Amino acid sequence: MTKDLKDSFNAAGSGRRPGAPGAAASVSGGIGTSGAGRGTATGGTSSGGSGVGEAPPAPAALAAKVRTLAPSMTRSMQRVAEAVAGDPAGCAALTVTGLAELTGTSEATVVRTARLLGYPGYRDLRLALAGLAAQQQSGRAPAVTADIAVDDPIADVVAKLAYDEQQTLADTAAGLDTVQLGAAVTALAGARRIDIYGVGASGLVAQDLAQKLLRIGLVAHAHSDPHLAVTNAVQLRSGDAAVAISHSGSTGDIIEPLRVAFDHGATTVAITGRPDGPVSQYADHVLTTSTARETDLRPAAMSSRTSQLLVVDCLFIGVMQRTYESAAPALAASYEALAHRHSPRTR
Amino acid sequence: MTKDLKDSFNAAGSGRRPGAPGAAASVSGGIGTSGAGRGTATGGTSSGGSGVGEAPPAPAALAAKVRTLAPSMTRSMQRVAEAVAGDPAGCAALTVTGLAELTGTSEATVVRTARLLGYPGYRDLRLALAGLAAQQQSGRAPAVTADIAVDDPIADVVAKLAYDEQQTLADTAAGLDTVQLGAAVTALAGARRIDIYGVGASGLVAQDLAQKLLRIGLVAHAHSDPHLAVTNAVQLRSGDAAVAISHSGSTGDIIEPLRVAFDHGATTVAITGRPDGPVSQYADHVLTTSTARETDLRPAAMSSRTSQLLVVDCLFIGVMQRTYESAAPALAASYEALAHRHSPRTR
DNA sequence: GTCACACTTGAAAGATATTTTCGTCCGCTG
DNA sequence: CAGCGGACGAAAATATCTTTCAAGTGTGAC
Repeated sequence: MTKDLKDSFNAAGSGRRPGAPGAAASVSGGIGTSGAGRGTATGGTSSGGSGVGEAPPAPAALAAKVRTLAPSMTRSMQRVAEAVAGDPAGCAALTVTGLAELTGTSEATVVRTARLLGYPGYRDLRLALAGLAAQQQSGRAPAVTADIAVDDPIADVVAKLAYDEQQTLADTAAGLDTVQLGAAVTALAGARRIDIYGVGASGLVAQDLAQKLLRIGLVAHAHSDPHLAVTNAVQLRSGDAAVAISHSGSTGDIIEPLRVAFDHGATTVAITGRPDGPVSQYADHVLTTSTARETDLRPAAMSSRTSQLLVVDCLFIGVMQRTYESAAPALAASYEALAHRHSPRTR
Repeated sequence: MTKDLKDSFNAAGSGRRPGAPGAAASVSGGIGTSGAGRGTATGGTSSGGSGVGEAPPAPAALAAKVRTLAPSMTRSMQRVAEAVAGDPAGCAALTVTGLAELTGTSEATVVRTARLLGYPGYRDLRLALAGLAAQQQSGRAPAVTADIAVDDPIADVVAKLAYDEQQTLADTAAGLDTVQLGAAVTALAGARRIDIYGVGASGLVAQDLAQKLLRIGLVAHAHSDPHLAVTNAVQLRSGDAAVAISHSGSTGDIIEPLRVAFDHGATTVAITGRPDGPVSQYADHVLTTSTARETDLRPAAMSSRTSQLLVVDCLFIGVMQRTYESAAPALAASYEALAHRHSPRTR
């Protein structure tokens, strides 16, 4: 709509993707103002044959990607992305000029959009589109994406909500960068101490993660109080880890402690729906959650929470794998300890 | 002259595509069209000697077609066709020049082969190839039902976890009693005050619900402290509501406050995975969450949380529907109030 | 309120890829 | 063995994609 906004981060954003499109590995690269260039732990993994970026042509993940990246697109690009996501088959049949005309933009914009979506150029996007179309064709047709209405019967609410959340999960899984995830897991698994920041709805996710990590014997703490978070962040140093959870990616109360942790040498992880947001500046590893449309009856907080929780679960399982020797007994012990809190057996 | 012929080709090509992009509504429509959509009029055009010329762009039957047409092909064309049928994915990645080199032929031959196979040109063959590859790919993907193992690569963890949680959601939705849910919604929507009990992982769900209800102007409070919970429960009376969340259904710390609330005349709701457990004794309405198997690496807390959250979301949306007049403005106001907590601007 | 800056955008130039044309060469037939 | 028909590829012609650049537009600063 009238959400025109231009942003100062874009400078950072575009600077972040230098030559190759979507070089996620270097997300936090040189952005940190605090000098002290910290190499990203992820190193130069992957990077396939040709100079193409690490992002492999996403086959089915495209719709998810569009949704995730939409907020960081310009108006024209959004129009293009929308057309592409809405009718893959139709767009696959169009040349770059045709698609430009259809969306009322220019060829340059179409190419730019393709780049943003992770393809080397429009040609490759088109190929992926053809693949996607074929999949949809063979797959299922019944997509009941209807929004929830005020007068929907309760049974419909349940069905729609469940469907939406499933969709969110699929999107999130598809859009999650496993390289970044792996790096984040490594950081957490080896951390001396883990601080987790989150406020509002994200605060609960932060607590969830902290609870889980504590259960497997790691030293983790979730902070919802911005002041205390910063105060604690100062204590962090190399070998520690900090995780920031913010859907918007621009929550000041979250960014500040993460920045402090970053500056003090801790390995930092951001879980956000806006990987181009300010919070990523101070994150060694960025994990992207899906951004679903919100409606009157369905606050964004709902799907972002679902998405965040999946990411957090993945993190947790990953950490548990790495520390299985010590984690499994610790987890068992925590169950043991709780047993007596339950009423006798009710089978 | 020849130019005219070619133009007619193009006209045919674009003529076939116009509908789809225009109306983004029909997602699969487009492909169906292209699959079946034979440009009959133009189809017969030129296209080499054999009568096969006008066959529609083959969807998946490409391999068969290659075999059928092979006899009528020249040696060079056969080489091309063979390569295409043998490795659709690989060939889709090649330009006409690349494929010519690979097969030791020329561009012209490749194009001729594409024509023989029923496509307007190589470009379209390539698109079809991409689609074919995608189908093959997706065909052999869907088996991720296995449990998560200690040595699973991180990508598998993500896929399995997402799949599991999706399953949990589906189960929960299927098992949810909408009558009970409706009754619980009514109780909450009209309550003077709402207390919510949950400890441990369920405590976060309780807080989530409380947060949401508060946002739409209801008086809700989540209690994790058993003592305070009971203390507060004593204050409840008819016209109030209490919600207990416990996966096991036998958590003493949760049952006690619910009992007190029940005895004092409040309408009580239990969200539990064990509807036959003790907690249900004191619940006017029982909402059942799904109970997924747990494994070494996947604590039950994880899926129970997913399930509980869906139930809680349904409750919330239901309440919101009932109180839309007052809820919507309240929700909007809460967003408004948070706006300044975010960094300047984000697109 | 005005200015300057930065970002977005499309037009057009520049590069690739595809298609067509056309001449050569091979193999076959008489 | 000469003549013929067609396969084949090189290169021109065209379409398509990509990049560059300058103008337009909105935003924040002063």
